[in-house]
Order: sequence, then structure tokens, then C-alpha cells
Amino acid sequence: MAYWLMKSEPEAFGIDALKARPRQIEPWDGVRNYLARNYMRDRMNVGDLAFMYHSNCEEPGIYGIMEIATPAYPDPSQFDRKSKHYDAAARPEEPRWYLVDVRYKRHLARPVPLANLRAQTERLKGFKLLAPGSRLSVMPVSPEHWEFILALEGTGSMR
DNA sequence: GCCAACGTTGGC
DNA sequence: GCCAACGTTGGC
Repeated sequence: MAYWLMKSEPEAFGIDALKARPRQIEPWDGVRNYLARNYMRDRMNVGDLAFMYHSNCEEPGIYGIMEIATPAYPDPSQFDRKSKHYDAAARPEEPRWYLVDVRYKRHLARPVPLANLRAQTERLKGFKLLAPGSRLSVMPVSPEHWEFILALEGTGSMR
């Protein structure tokens, strides 16, 4: 089993919205970055776990845990002219963008803010989220980093 | 194939 | 709202 981190803007779709879905499942659509796509399409498996990271908000950080609920399949929004994720270059017989469905697992008891992650330069060495200028919206998390971040969950502010 | 221009991301 | 970093586009 592998671990992941997936970013979302909570104003658009956050952990609360995922929990509120009827089956607590949602397609993770709109990813338009090739590396992020490749992670979903080629390396994710059903049952993998992912942190939900909230970006572009008052307190960026990790807020919840999701489970990968489906294998990757073509993102329907690429073919939808009315979608803001529409891609005129994508054709059904040759899809360009893929997604997975995610299922709500739980909220973190206490969110782990980005600032707290940044303070852990030693233990989180190599974590892609903390790489300068990193904007990847889907990235792998090593088992060691996953466990360490979960250990931060209950600790509140690290300051 | 280079690279400048452009659009987007996302912390602050 | 600012702006730095990054990915993509398109002219040449």
C-alpha cells in the first residue's frame, strides 16, 4: 500500500465537503499536470491512503485522510465544453487526463499546519510538499513521513 | 529545439 | 492583492 498527499482548495472542495457526500466518495477531477496525472494513473492503487491538504486558505495544511476508491479512469471533465477543465485537445479515444475517486476516511483530530511541517526539516527531509516552489497537487508520501506526520496530529502547535 | 511570454499556483 | 516559481505554449 502506498501513501499520497492531494491538494485542494477548501473553498472549492475540502474534507468537510467530502464527508458530506452521500456515499462520502468523490471523483478527484480537474488535475491538469502531467506528473500528478502519472501518479494517479500509473502508481495509485485502490486502498492507498492520502492526506487531504488544504491550500490557498487561511491555514494551509493537512486536514484529513482519504482512501483511493477506484483505479484511475479518464477524467470526464476534459470532454465537457462547459467545464472549466475542458481540454479541446483531448479526445475520448485518446484521453489526456485521468482521475481516481477518493473516499472519506476521517478528519485529523488536529490539522497539521504547513508551518508545523516546515519546522520538521530533519524528519521530513525529501518531502515533496516542502520543496522550494513545489506546486504539485498530487504527490507520494513515504511511509516514514506518513507515520511521522500522523504522530504530529495530536500535538497541536509545535511552536 | 530554444526560449520568451503567458497563465496558474499558492504562500504570505 | 502581491509576486515568485513553475509548467505550457508557440514563434522562430
